[in-house]
Amino acid sequence: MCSRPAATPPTGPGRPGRPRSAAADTAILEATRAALVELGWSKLSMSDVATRAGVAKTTLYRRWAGKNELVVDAVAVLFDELELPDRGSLAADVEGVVRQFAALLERPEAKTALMAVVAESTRDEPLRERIRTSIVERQKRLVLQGRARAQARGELPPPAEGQEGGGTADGTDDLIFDVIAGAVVHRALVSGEPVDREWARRFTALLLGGLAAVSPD
Amino acid sequence: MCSRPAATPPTGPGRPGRPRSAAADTAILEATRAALVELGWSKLSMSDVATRAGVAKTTLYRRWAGKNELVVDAVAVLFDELELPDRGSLAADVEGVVRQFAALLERPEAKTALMAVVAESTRDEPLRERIRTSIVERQKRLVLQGRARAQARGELPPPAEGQEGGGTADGTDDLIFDVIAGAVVHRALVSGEPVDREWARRFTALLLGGLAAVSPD
Amino acid sequence: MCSRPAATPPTGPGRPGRPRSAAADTAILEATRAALVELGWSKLSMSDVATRAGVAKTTLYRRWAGKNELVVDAVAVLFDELELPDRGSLAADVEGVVRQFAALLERPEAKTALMAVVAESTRDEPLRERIRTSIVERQKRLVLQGRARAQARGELPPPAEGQEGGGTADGTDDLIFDVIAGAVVHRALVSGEPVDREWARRFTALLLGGLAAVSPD
Amino acid sequence: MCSRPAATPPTGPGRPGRPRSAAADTAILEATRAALVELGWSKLSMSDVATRAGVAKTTLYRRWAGKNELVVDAVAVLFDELELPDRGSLAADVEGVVRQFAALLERPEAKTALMAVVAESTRDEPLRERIRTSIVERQKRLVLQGRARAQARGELPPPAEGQEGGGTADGTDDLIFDVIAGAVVHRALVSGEPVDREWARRFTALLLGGLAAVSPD
DNA sequence: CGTTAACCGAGACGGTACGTCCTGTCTTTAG
DNA sequence: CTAAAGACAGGACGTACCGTCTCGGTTAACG
Repeated sequence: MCSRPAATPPTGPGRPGRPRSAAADTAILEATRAALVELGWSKLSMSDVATRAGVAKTTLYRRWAGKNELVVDAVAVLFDELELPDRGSLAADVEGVVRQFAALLERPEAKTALMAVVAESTRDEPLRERIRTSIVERQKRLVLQGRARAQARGELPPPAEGQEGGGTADGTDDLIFDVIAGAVVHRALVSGEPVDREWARRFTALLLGGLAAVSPD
Repeated sequence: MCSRPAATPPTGPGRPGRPRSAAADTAILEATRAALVELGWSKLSMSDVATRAGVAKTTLYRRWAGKNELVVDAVAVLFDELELPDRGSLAADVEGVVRQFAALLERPEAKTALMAVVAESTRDEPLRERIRTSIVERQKRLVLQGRARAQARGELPPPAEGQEGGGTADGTDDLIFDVIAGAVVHRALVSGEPVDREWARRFTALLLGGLAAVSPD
Repeated sequence: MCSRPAATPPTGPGRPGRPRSAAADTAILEATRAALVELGWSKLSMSDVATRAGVAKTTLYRRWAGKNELVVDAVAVLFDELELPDRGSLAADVEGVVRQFAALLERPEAKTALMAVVAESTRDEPLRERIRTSIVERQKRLVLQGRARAQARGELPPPAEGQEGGGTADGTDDLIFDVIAGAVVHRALVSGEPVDREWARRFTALLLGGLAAVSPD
Repeated sequence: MCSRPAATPPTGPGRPGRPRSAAADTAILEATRAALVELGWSKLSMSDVATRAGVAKTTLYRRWAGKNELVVDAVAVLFDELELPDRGSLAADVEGVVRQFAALLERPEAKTALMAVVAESTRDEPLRERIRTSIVERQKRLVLQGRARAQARGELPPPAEGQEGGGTADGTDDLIFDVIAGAVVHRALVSGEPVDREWARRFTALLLGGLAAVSPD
């Protein structure tokens, strides 16, 4: 829920030595987002971020292993803003999450950073894990929350025995998540078309129509 | 269909001076793919590619503006292999295209390059255009081809008047394409889960089920 | 005669607060000499010395202003060992001091440090003064002592009136000191040739022969 | 006689690739001398020299392995100016060379650099060799030249059989060189006293007086 | 059959960023 | 007040690529 640099040292109190500056952390992450907006991922440099944040390069490298890790943390906080207000029906909730996610992808710092770090993560397992916990899980939460709400409303059948705790064993949540997130990202970043109200409506219709076909059996 | 470096000079046969070496082109593109496999996108360097291809750096820059353009051309040929064998039903065809696209994404040169160039393209319109014509349209072709085949089979209603030439005005083709490509990419590269037969079957069911709900109007 | 860090505070016993650790001083100076032997002047770092001595960097800077001052103190103690045993004649005494000084210059900590601090002192007057009192005067003492002994033996004319206290007003002591120290250092460090018995013998002959020519007037 | 960076590549004329810029060489060496005057040895940095010379750091490192080698070449040219005008007598010639060498040591770029590179050379054999050929031999030449001239005048006995070509087998030249150079350097840089006419006169008297004592046998 | 113009390899060039190291200061807890 | 620990701003290090340039030397089509 909170964005912590997740660096190695125990950070416990009573530890010897000068403690790390919390102000530096926030200054760095803000500077990173600002640099992403101005320069984009590939022209963002650690030196530049350090200068913007009024911080020494050492201070960056003490906390993050490199550009990838830093950027993941910098954009992760954007995903904390994602929420799922109850709009009264499953369809409205899906449309809401689609529009909300699309709005996030419109922000230039997210647009340039997200695909880039995912691309890097294809050759860097720890980075992939970091992305998963910092970003992907934050999104997926909305899907789970939406399903639970629809089940409470009676729009979807109640959870099977033994799965009250969360996930479904059959991977339908995963499938739905991949379809929603994938379609929105593809529309926004690859096709380069706007995710407007009309598209969201049609996409939601397709998804919910399909859901009826796939899940009952 | 064929991969042409698309550099500026007219390439006309009646041009004076020594013509460009065609062997160099293929050597460079092969070297680029090899370097992508070995090093991944971010550690691939023009110098390295030049060395691998036994070519001077000048020769690279005479043909491509930079790393992005070179890599797009290098991976674009992979998409020429995509085909849509007639498997007898719309469902089977969709499953086929899903599996085929997933297989492509398993190849390390594609995995590391695709998301990276898309990320770059968020701040580089000419690059986005190049990606669209070299890669995205090649994929989309399969969707159009599949729809036409299903319409021929009678699984889908025939095209409306005036749209025999290709696209539908309502954007359903685009929607379907974003859903298929997006979901597969997200499953493979973000969630990091395999696109196996079972997943393809369930995804196809969802898609075709939804299609019935969205298109009949 | 003894090596004191010569830092500012009065060191009085009735002073408040925790007194400085004397053990730290010696540990630091030993660590400095060890680092000089291993790494040489230019690769020696304050951080490294602190680590070797098991001491915090702060403790170093509390006592010495920087690398230069620390190294001067660290090698100064080596010059305390210089002595001038009475070998019975002026020539033998000169040979003795030449060999002894040469032996000192063979020690790796002295070899790498001496020229370096002198080089630094060309742009740092306080450092030059520190070198003079800590090192140069210690060497010069031997020259004065040798002259006095030779005068006592009658090998040299007795001191003129009014100069019993030490130096001669005409600067002959300075000249001799520059010639002896300069020649030995140049032979050892610049020419890179050994200061062996034969060279010492020939040098002494030259010096004493010249002394007869320059001083009698 | 001329100062060449003495870098590895053969510099042959029919060599492939763009040739090295001669202008860069001279700009770099001049910038190095200027930086030595302004900042002194220890605060001189490769980055700064590059900036002053309007040259990339790479260009420096292509030609010189590091600060030491660069500085040796930069100050070596100063020693090309050393000459031994015929002043009519051996004593006058010695005084001349002493004053000339002292004048060189007064120049701030030489003062700060000479001892420093010699200090570094105590742990770096190739550097010592470079200093020997670039600097020391240039000085020693004057001693040999002075001896030959004195022999021609009849002030010194003619060279023994078989040594017409240059050096004497007994090392007297070396001894004299170490005494002259060592004494002047020590006076100027360690004692910090001026090498004035009076000191030069007294030193010459000592040297020549001693020479009579050491060489006749 | 020689011009000629564009090609090719090689590699130096001015830059920028990298990630590491060290400096000298500051801030914490402990004695 | 000192000590150990360690974070801090700053800056140099030496390396790697970037994209451009300047060379000597091909290699075709044109005249």
